[in-house]
Formats: sequence, structure tokens, C-alpha cells
Amino acid sequence: MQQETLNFFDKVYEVAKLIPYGKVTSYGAIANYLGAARSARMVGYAMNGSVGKDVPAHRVVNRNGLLTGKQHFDGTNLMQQLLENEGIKVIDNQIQDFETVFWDPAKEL
DNA sequence: CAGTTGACACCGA
DNA sequence: TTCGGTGCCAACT
Repeated sequence: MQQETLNFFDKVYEVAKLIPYGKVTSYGAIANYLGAARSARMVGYAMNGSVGKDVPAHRVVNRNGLLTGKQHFDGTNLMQQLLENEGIKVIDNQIQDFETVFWDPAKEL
């Protein structure tokens, strides 16, 4: 029952909220699922307003599995702490076994 | 209304 | 192989 009245941002929020516990995805994967593979940057932009949207932005990382958006979080290593809290190994802002915890919306959905 | 920005991704040196 | 620069697309100022 999705309304196409949703903007690109809202669509990103919807997908982000679908990310299962202990899993992560990439901006490009979400953009690809939305049909805007070249708009990966927009996905990150959308996450900027994720606060108050119940969107687990900490589960969204770049193609390299690197916590590039960590800086946008409240403090400093909050994003990394959240991921580790879900069982995801993160070392120096880099997700370990990225392929193992990777969740592709276009593939799972 | 027009210009700049940006939590990325890809290509080339 | 590592580093740098360019490209894309929609939102934000």
C-alpha cells in the first residue's frame, strides 16, 4: 500500500526501514532499487533527514562498506557502535565481512 | 528562477 | 595498486 506520492527521499526511508537486523546495505543498492542507480548521492542526502524518520541510517554505508556518513551522526563513533551492537564487526569505520552482512533490497525484495 | 551542494560511484593516471 | 578527478541526479539555499 505504498503511495507513489512519496518523493525520492521518502522512498529511501521506506527501503532503509526494511533493512533487517544485523544487516547493512549500500547507497548504490538502494538507489538501484529505486531505479536511480546514478543517484546514490541522493540516498545519502535523504539520510540527512533520517532523524525523526525511524530510519536506521547506521545500516547504510557506501559501496566499500565504509562508514562514510559516520561524521553526520550525533557524536563520533556512534554509528560504529550501533553496527557492532547488531553483531556487525566494524574496525576503523570499515565493516568486516561486508559481503556477509550485505543486504540487497533489489535482490531480497 | 538559477546556482551550489553532496552520508557515492566509476574511470583514468 | 593507490590516489585523484569527473559524472549524475535531485534537493537545498
